[in-house]
Amino acid sequence: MTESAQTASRQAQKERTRQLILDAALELSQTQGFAQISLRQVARHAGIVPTAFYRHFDSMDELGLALVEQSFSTLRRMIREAQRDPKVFDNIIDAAAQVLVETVKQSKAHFAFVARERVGGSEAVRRAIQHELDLFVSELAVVLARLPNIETWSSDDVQMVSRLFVRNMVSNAEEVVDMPDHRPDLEERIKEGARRQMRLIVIGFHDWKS
Amino acid sequence: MTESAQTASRQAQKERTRQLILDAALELSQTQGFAQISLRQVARHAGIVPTAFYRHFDSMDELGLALVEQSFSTLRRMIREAQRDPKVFDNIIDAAAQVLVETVKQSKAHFAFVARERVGGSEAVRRAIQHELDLFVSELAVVLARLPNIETWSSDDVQMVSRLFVRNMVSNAEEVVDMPDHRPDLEERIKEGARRQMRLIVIGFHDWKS
DNA sequence: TATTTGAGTGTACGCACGTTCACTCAACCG
DNA sequence: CGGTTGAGTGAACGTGCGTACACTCAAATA
Repeated sequence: MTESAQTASRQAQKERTRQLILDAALELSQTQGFAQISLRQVARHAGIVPTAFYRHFDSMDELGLALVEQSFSTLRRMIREAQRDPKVFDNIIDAAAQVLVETVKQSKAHFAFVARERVGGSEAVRRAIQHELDLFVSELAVVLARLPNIETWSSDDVQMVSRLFVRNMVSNAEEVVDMPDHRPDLEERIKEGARRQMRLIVIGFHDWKS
Repeated sequence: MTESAQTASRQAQKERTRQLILDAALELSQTQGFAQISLRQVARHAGIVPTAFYRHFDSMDELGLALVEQSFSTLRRMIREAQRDPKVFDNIIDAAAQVLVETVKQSKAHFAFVARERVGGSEAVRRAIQHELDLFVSELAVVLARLPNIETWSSDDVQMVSRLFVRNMVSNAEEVVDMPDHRPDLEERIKEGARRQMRLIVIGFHDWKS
């Protein structure tokens, strides 16, 4: 009998259930926000009994932290893939806007989770997200520092501009998350807005401190 | 006997209790977020019995909407006052950064409420806040449109730049809210960051579409 | 002054919650 | 193969919740 979950090593099965819990929590978060869903709701939605939850996470807070980790690793993977696309060298702004919207659309649930819990979540979850975003700002600053025009800036300035970009990325991601499905007009509008904002900032680069 | 709440017209007393409820909810929101506090917690903190809550609000959602209204009317009043300050004409950017930080510090609770519930709140509360912010963007756009350099822009461009400012205002307000009390160094840092961001955007203005 | 009104009380309800505990039974391992 | 391990079960608990209902008693009104 080649039943799906029938023949599975013990740890593989455990991993599968763990993922079911993560998926359930992510889906439930979309309508009500992670901070207001209950352990029992998650268990019910994952098809397990409430007590079984504890075999995988000590508390809802730990589940939240695991979701933060998963969300950011998804984001990093997507950015790494996007960087391999040759189009980004032609027009970095249009490419960035395109990648932003596409990436967020593709894993809406993760972005919605981060956007919401960044400010609305529990203390622990908020701190974890803030930490990841700070890391992100620093990573971007390294990339920016290598661009022409910027290589002479003070590292403080570069850090500031990096924060500006990440902040706008988060805001735009929020907009895409709130966007109803299948509305290419709205999507184009957000993309155009992101493009303009980036152009504005980049023009500011040019004359900065001159 | 000139007891405080002893002699009070009926509606004045009702108004006072209503305000006690609003204050209680606002204070409790600071630690846990409005979306996760209960009707009973609010009543307890306001010094009334849970059922008395219903004499003032039909539900926690209605209380949330009342808090949104109160928060934004506070904000508008402060901006109106700030506009009367002659210093804003000397250096609009430094003044804006100063006003932003001072205003947020002064009514931290209201800003914290808006910043959190904007994304983490219930559907109804989120929509109300988004609506108020949209109004704000439009109001600011009218002010901006009268500035030199900008009067020739398309209204779409002005709207975009207005969104950029409001978005950054929200982000900076978030930072001030998260700031621990009595840390003038951090405060100065945020102010300096806000100043730089605004300068960058303004420099962008200058060369826009040229 | 006699009557009405309505803000605030106190009890009681059914419900969902997080967590406990003793349990089953299949995969694992010596 | 026989004993051990541990993911998942199911019943039970105490707690806090939102809300209903009948109430009090002072201010408002006629």
